[in-house]
Amino acid sequence: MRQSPQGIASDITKKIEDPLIEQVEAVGPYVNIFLDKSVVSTNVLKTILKEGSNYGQSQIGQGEKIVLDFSSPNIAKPFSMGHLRSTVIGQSLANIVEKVGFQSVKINYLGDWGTQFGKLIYAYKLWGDENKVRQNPIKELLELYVKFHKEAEANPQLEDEGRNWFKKLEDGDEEAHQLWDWFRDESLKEFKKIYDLLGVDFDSYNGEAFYNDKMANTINQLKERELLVESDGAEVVSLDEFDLPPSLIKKRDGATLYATRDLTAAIYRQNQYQFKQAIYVVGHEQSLHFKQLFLVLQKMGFTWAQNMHHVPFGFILKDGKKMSTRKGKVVLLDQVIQEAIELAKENIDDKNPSLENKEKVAEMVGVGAIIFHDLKNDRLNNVEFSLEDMLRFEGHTGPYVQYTHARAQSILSKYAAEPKVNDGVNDDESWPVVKRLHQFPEVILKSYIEYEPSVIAKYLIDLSQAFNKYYGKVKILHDDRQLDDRLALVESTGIVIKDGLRY
RNA sequence: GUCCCAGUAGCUCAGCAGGAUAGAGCAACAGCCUUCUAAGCUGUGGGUCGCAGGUUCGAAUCCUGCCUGGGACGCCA
Repeated sequence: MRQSPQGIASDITKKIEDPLIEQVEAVGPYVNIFLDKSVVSTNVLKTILKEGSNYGQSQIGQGEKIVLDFSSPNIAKPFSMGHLRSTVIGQSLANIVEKVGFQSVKINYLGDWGTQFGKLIYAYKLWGDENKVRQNPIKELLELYVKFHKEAEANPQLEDEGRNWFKKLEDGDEEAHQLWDWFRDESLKEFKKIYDLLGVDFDSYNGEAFYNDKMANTINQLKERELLVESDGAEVVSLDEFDLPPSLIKKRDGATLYATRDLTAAIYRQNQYQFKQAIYVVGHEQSLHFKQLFLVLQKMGFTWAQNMHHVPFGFILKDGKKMSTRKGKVVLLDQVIQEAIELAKENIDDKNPSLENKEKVAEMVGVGAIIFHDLKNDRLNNVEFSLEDMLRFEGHTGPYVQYTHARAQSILSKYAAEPKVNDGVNDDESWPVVKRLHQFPEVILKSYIEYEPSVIAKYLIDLSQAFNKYYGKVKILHDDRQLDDRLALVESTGIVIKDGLRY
């Protein structure tokens, strides 16, 4: 059927017929199809009103489990902007995955082990003040850590002592262990405050320390399968056949490494949860590590390793550079959130002073702004840290979307009636809104397939824009034959925005 | 050196399983609140889609090479 595109177009045009379609015409190589607005909008609105917040749901997950590894901050350190991305993206993906019918298992793989804790324990013993730490744990511990590094530059012996204390910790020394436990508890309390604010929760807080006594078994399994090769005094798994550098399992001194722990954690999680997929929301600088990790698991004969995915994201940069944790120069998430809420409050006092429960709204707007700012762009883009951008409330922002929702609700509250759909809406003004409402299930699906929350964020902006234009042009509360249908449109928009903002 | 990611308006970014005149937001300028929340809406200006080739009826989108920026490449995590 070798024909000109124009010819094909006009042939197709003659053959299309469907109740949804009003008119078809061929323009050059294109076939333009005009849908019947009344029929389509009636369908869409009825579906949304009926399904409510279930609209867009699907069952492709069939109740299987997906394990998501995200957030994973280091204890005894402040929650930085860098961890925000993993946290927000991870939580969002968990919600998306649930929406398409999976069961999510959210794991916070805390960075709670390593030489750094030896150093911290030693620093605490040298300079620490119990009361101060109790009052403001993270801040105090960070100061101790920073001080340690500063002093260690002049006095390298400190480093040895630090390593020593870590050794004690590993050997189960009681004093060391008590301090470690305490630091961990205090840190978790602080983190949970932030998680509450962000609306994030976890099913497991098993961090690195949890796997300490389980790594020997992993190493045995590697040995049994004859995968461990000696190289330069260290033990590695070769990945030559994949054209990749080998994965280091044991250091020359016999100590284990990151990779060993991650292998162990993966195997443990598979046994524990029988997950269908495992998703790691970790910065893109670790791409190679995860590639290696998954391949080693496959070499060990674990076929489920094929369903493990690294979901990378870009950095948050400061002046074009990665933000460094070391010298205490981090921007604390806590402060940023407080500032955002403050600003939201000012805005409310300024623009909407009569509002009830201002505090609550300010919190929703402030936090919403920060989360949305993080989700709206492609995961992989690096973002330059800018308070100004984060706290912006106009244009492509969370508050814009929330505001749109508030407008919709406001209309509905003025006209309390059972929503119903009669003949649908068929004017040109409402059509863009209808079209977008119709797209929602597809958008959810796409965000799942790509593991990309920004798909939904962009959609919400788009929908809000369409709705605000409609709102500007059409008087909704105008008593005529289409009043019910317009209200149904407003309500449907509200439902979709509200649901969409959950992700 | 090898590998990965990015380069689209002054700025921040969409678009990229190829399709019509490349779209938003911010910033600038000009309008719109006796009427559903102006955190909104309408309009104006602003582009060699990094560069060069190739595939195709058709390329911002696919392929190759180059340039620029970021990242990763064994005893940190």
